[in-house]
Amino acid sequence: MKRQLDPDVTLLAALADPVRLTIVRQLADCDGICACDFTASCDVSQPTVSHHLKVLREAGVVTSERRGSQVYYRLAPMAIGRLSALARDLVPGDFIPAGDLVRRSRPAAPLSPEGPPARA
Amino acid sequence: MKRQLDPDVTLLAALADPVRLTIVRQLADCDGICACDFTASCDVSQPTVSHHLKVLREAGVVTSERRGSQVYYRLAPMAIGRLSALARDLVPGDFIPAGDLVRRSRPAAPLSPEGPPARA
DNA sequence: TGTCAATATCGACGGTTGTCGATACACTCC
DNA sequence: GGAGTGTATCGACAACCGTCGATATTGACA
Repeated sequence: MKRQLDPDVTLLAALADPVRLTIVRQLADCDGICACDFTASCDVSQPTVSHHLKVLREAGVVTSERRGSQVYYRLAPMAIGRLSALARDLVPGDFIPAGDLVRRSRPAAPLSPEGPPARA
Repeated sequence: MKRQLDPDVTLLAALADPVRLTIVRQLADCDGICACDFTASCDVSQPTVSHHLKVLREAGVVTSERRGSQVYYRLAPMAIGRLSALARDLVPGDFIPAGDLVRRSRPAAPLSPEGPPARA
């Protein structure tokens, strides 16, 4: 696979994994979840969860916040917004309604990825 | 990567490729495109285009129709609908408005994948 | 039937990804 | 400081994916 230049491809690829989609769905249901909880619910090892969280972070899908020795994750609203926009743009035969001329937003600007969680 | 049991993961994975997303976007702009046109616009070889079209077909993202010696592809509205539903379900802190109790549609039923294009 | 054009399949190859155990790092509490 | 807990990184490995050239298949047409 080549370098993902298209940020939408990066976004879709970040979501196109069972473990990561499980994580994202949990975050959609209950925002602000400790990393340790994913290890329990995803049935994979702790390094694997950490790896997937990193992929989601670098794709701009989640943000992280360190609280003491734990790290809490939440969804990045912009990422979900872009997914919605992508779905909207893929509706066949759509048209541009008056007063909404900013549709068809590709190419999209890259989401700002996060680095590793900052220390407290 | 494991077997993709979750149809949403299959859908996302089908879209998470630069060539395939290019194809899908072209189909969104102009429904009913001949396979040969993708070979020209995607800058990859004909077997590669055919491979990607097969992936999209098996994921239920596109449908195909043979016309003579050519095969025309179009978007499957259900796939785009499901992508929209997925995006909706991922909005954090959303709630279920009255009269719309069919939200949160996971687990989703698998999209019916297509076989190879039927002969005329 | 033979030829040509369009498309699908096959086989192979290199790069990427998901996974884990081991280990390092960060923070809290004693 | 030292022990304990939670998280990230490293190194390695197997499996998967995207790509292509070669070839098979399908349909149109003479």
